[in-house]
Amino acid sequence: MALKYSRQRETIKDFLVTRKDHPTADMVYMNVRESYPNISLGTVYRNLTLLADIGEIARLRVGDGVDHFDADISPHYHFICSECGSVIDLDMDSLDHLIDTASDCFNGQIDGHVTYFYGKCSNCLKKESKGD
Amino acid sequence: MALKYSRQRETIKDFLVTRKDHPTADMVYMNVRESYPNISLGTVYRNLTLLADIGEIARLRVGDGVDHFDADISPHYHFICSECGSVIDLDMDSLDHLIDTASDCFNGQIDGHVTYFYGKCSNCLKKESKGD
DNA sequence: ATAAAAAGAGTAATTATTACTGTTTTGAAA
DNA sequence: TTTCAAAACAGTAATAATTACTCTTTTTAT
Repeated sequence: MALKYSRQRETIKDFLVTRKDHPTADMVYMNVRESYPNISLGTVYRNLTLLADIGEIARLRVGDGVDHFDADISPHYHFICSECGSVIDLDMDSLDHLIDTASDCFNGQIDGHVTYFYGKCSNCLKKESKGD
Repeated sequence: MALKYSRQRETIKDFLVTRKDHPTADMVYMNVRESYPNISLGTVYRNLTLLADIGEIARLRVGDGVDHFDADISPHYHFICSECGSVIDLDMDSLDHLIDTASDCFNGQIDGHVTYFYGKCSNCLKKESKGD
């Protein structure tokens, strides 16, 4: 099962790299289709899963029922706007010490943690203060 | 839209209260069906959503694609076993200071955070050390 | 008791995602 | 440079969790 090159996969990865908004599979599909008009949604899903499996991209499950994807695989946290659903990077230090804290009260093996923050993004706060 | 009593809802809540394993809608359905043989899955979903909306139970999205439900609404953290998928309570202090940390590097309003830990539960560790 | 609102049962529809099938592309070796 | 098996693709069908809809039953204020 050696990996073989595919233009579609390269295009998907290239697209993701340009984006900071953590697109869903469907958003990737709609955008990549502009350069590959008959790429299949299945191909998008397969390649996103493949890229995530080999660690070239990250799959984000932020609790909105849809998977988001991120070409930035450096450890970082995310904020999800409860209003508009946008997923925004947070530039804050890693909280790896949480694993130790959690390990102290658990008799299994803790390998990692997932944290995301929610609230209102600056855009939605702005809209709110204007009209409503 | 005043809330009216329903035996089905009471039964669902009562069942959840007895459980510490964070059942899914389907697990609730299968169990409640023993006392209400022709309760409908839709009724289970509707009531779980309703109870979560009024804050009587919590809906947990732990990233496995299925919603879990918890009658314990006190703030606490969860561990998810990567092996068997079980969701286990962690009795650790609340990490509310994380909100302040995150707020420092974000120009929107942060209302809360979701954190879960993953790894191997003691049961799966045990199995592993035996055979495999 | 009555009746409007709420809730239920049963079923259909939706949404995100995965699986399948037959065709095309890739790339290492002849 | 052809060859050919493995990998990837397009297109479509299937699955799984959840929500919506329709008509009937239950609840509860009057």
